[in-house]
Amino acid sequence: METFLKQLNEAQLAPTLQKDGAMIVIAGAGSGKTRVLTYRIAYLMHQGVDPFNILALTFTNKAAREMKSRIATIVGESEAKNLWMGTFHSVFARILRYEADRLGYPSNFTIYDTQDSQRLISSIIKELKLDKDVYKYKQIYSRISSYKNSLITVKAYFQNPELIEADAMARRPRLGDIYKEYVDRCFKAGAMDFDDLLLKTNELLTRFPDVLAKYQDRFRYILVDEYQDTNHSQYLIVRALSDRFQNICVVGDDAQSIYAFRGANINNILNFQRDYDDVKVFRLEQNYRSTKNIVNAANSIIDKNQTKLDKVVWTANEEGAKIKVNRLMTDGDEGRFVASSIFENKMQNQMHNKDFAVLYRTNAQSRAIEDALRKRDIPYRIFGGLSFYQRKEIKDVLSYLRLVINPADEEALKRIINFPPRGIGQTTIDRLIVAANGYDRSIFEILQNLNKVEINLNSGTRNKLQDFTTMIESFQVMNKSANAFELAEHVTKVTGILKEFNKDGTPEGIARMENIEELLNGMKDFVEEQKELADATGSLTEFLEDVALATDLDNEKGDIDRVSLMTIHLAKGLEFPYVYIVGLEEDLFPSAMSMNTRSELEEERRLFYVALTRAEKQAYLTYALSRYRWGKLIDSDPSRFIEEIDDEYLEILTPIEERRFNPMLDANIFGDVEPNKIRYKPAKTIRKKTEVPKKVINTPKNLKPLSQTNGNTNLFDSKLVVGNVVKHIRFGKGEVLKIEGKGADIKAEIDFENGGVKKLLLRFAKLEILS
DNA sequence: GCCGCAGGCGTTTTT
DNA sequence: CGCCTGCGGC
Repeated sequence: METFLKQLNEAQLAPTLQKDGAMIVIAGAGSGKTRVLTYRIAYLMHQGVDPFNILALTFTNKAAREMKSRIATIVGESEAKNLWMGTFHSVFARILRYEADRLGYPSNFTIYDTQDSQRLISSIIKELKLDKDVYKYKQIYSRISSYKNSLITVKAYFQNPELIEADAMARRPRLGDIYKEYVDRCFKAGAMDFDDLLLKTNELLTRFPDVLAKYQDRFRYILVDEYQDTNHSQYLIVRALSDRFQNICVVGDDAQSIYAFRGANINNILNFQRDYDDVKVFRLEQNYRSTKNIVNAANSIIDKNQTKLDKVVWTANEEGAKIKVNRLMTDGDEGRFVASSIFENKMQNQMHNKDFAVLYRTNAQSRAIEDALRKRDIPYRIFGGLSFYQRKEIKDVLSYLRLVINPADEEALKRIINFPPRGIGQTTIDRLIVAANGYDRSIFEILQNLNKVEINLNSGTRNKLQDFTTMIESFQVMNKSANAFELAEHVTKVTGILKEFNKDGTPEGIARMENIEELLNGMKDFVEEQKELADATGSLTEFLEDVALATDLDNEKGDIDRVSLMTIHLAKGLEFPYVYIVGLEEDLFPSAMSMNTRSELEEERRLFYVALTRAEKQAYLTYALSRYRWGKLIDSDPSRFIEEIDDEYLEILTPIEERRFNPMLDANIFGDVEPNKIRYKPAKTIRKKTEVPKKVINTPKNLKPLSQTNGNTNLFDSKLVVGNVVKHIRFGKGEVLKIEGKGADIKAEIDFENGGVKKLLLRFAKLEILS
């Protein structure tokens, strides 16, 4: 143990050795907080604390696994395996299964994912005959979700006139009714959504003092990672559980709070000292991850935020290279730039693919990057987006399995009762739902008692329903003796799912078959692993739970040498030598949806901070002047975040290669200018349009508009004539070119009318020449 | 009840 | 652009 502790610096050692009481570790990016958590747990055990009494809540299950295995190397495998570690959702799902009967739930309850929940809400809106344009299911879902995260139950909702009023004002007076029906239907289906896993845990701990006492006694030492991202529901759970022993250690960084949209409350970390007596505060401010340049640049960004804790992150690392900023014409160019840059860095610096990450604000941005990487044969891996388990064919197979475990599972049943097609249509399903609601039973119970209930169905339909019911029942019988893999394999054959995807022979169908095979392989591995675990119970249930709560990161096979593509949110906690942050454009990053209030914008800024601090050696920032969105080319301005970094940390580049037109290089008609000496600077006047008065002038002699490019209103081609030289150049709208030194100073914007160039506006583009 | 097609709408971010 | 929904012909 002692030798391990030597790996910690003084600041890290203090919280590690603090055994009892409430403590908060405010840990800057890259300051080794995972290391502190790991060693602190190991140290607790070394001091004689039983691992059964330690609960550690992490942000991903992968983080929990990694920490656990590191602890195992210190204290030994057999000890470490008794630790309770995992995400809030997975730890409390497990507890809820033990205690389910208290809440009237079956212990094998289903976990509805977002899609299941949204489909159910959508169906309820239809059943209540509400206008789907007013009651948009996604909005209703997020509303209900935020109620649950604030512990506003249906009952609490109806007792709160302000909430009812607010929804009525928003022209959605029936929201409470939808909420109530949704909750009832989930309960009847034996299903919990993601938010329920926290809400019901709270209910469990509040309603049953003996249960609370049991878990308080059990979890004598509680550690929470990424505390800045806990929501109110999670906060209350932690408070309740830690109330007796008050041995609570939370670790977090307010500067990295990026989950307000799902209810994370930054005040949880800002107010921690008020919540417990005699709180010890520790700060980890030395960054071990990044170069001075990156750390300082990141600091200069976060300085712009008003809401923050007092903390100065610094590093003893080398100065490092400046952050490279590059402007591209289109998102396609951006992808090509990233791909060539990765290629060159690999060559020049002997790096591996896995040393690179491309980070973006929205999942949709991955496509352009993927295309470029594929063309260059650079292997990559995408995290997030549509995960494997959310794919249609996978969810179909899983739905059969869910139904076997929990026949009340309404969403699973509706998904597969007629897939593959077996002649059971929407009308029949609607009638079944009506009957189920009428008898207050699940749909499957109605199916099992078709002849005893009043329902209008012809004999042909009855037979089809009977066949379906018998088939599911036969799976249930098989489940008693077969393992998860054997059952799943049987199901895919008997139901005809495999055939269904095989029959058309399209590449798409084949891909889906392969996905199902991959799922089966995964289940086989799972079964094998389960055999080795002593405490493994009903394996199919556990498999389905893993699947429901798995994040993409959890499934990472670490040894594969690939470039990582992911959203910035997913990148939290990770680090890479080279990081490309792409799409730095106004309305994209910061997102157009997040610029209404200062606090929203500050969260975007923290997100940018998170992105930049992922980089160890080198960061790249890129943006495109126009980008495909919804199938249309939309023009964009550089993100304000680029300007917010102090200039001294930046190196402004020209595009490297694969360009079609490069105004900066093409503008080198003034002669004698080395391309790499031409610098681009985003001008602040771009957004502050009032600063520069708009003045219409005649087309300057030396800048003659040529033509508009294929209906693309964001780029235009021009002929630039200087002296005897004629050059074709392509401008982006609103572009500012700065070539320093003497020479022409041209500011121009082209105004299009009826597909042609009407006039030049003296304002936007600026050409200067480097001396 | 099934299938194909037109049209509409949407993108923050995730457990 | 791509997914989902709704509608109409079979």
